[in-house]
Amino acid sequence: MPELPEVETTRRGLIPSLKGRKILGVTKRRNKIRIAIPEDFEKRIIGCRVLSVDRRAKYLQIPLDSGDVIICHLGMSGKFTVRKIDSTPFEKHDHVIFETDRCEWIIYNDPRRFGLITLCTQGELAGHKLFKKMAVEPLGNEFNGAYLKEKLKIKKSAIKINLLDQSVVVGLGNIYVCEALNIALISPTKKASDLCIDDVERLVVIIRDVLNRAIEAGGSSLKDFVGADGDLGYFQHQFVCYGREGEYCKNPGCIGEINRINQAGRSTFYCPECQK
DNA sequence: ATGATGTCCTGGGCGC
DNA sequence: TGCGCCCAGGACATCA
Repeated sequence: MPELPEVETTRRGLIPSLKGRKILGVTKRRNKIRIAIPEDFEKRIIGCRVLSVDRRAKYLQIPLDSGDVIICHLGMSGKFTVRKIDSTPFEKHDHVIFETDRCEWIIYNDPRRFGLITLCTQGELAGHKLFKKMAVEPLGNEFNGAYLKEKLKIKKSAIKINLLDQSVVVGLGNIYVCEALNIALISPTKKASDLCIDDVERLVVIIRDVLNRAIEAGGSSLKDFVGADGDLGYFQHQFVCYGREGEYCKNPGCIGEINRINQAGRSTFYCPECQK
C-alpha cells in the first residue's frame, strides 16, 4: 500500500544508487507482474545510463540516456532493495533485478504482484495511457482550494471516493485520505459537491501537511515497508485514525471513537462524533 | 456520462 | 498443528 509518501521515499532512496549509473545487467525472474514486462526489456536497458529518478503520482519514472523511460508502480507490496553484488540467493518474490556499474543490485520485490514495471519512450510518456488522465500533484501549486472546489462541484459521490480518484488529485490512497478527513473534521460519506469552500480550503492544507509529514517520517504506511536504502521504516508516524477502530478519537475535545465502514469495497476509518 | 462492482495476488491473522 | 476463510488494496475492466 505504498502511497505518495512511500513512493517519494523510495525515489529519494534510489537516487544515490541509480542516478548517473550505467545499467550492466537486467534479470527478469518472471515475465509478468500485474502486466507483462516488455519482451525486449533487457535489450533496451542494458548499457544505458540512468539520467534521474522521477515520480509522477504513485509511479516512478526512470529516464535513460537512450530516450527510453522505465515506469514502475509499487502496487501495494512492491519495494526496492539495494545491495552489493554477492552470492546471496534471490528471494521468492524478487521479480526484476538491475545490476549497475557501482557493483550493486537494485532488486524489485513484490509478493502480491499488484505492481508493474514497463518501458516507453520519452516522447510517449506524456500521452501514455497510465498518465494521460491523471490530475495534478497534491504537493504542487496547482492543487489549491479553488481547483479542488471546481473538481468536486459536480460530484454526487462521497468525498472519500473522490479523493481516491486519480483524475481528481493523484497520489492519495486509503490511509492518507482517512487521516486527512479525520483531521479536517469532514465526514468521508459527505457528498463531495456539498463541501463548502472553507472545508475544501482546509482539506487542501491538511492533505499537504499529512503527506509532507509522512515523507519526513520516511514512509510509514506499511509496517514492513523497506526504503530503497534498505533501512527498515517502522511506523515512525502515528496514525490518528487509520486502523484504530474502536479506539478514542484524537481530535482535541472530541470524545467519540473511531468507526469502520465500507465505501466502494474499501474500509473507511472515521469518527462520527466530530467528522460532519 | 457516471457510478458501482469485480478482478488481479499473496501473506497474515483468525476461528475452529 | 493445521486447515480454510477472509482481508488488505491501486488501478483497470466491466457492467448498469
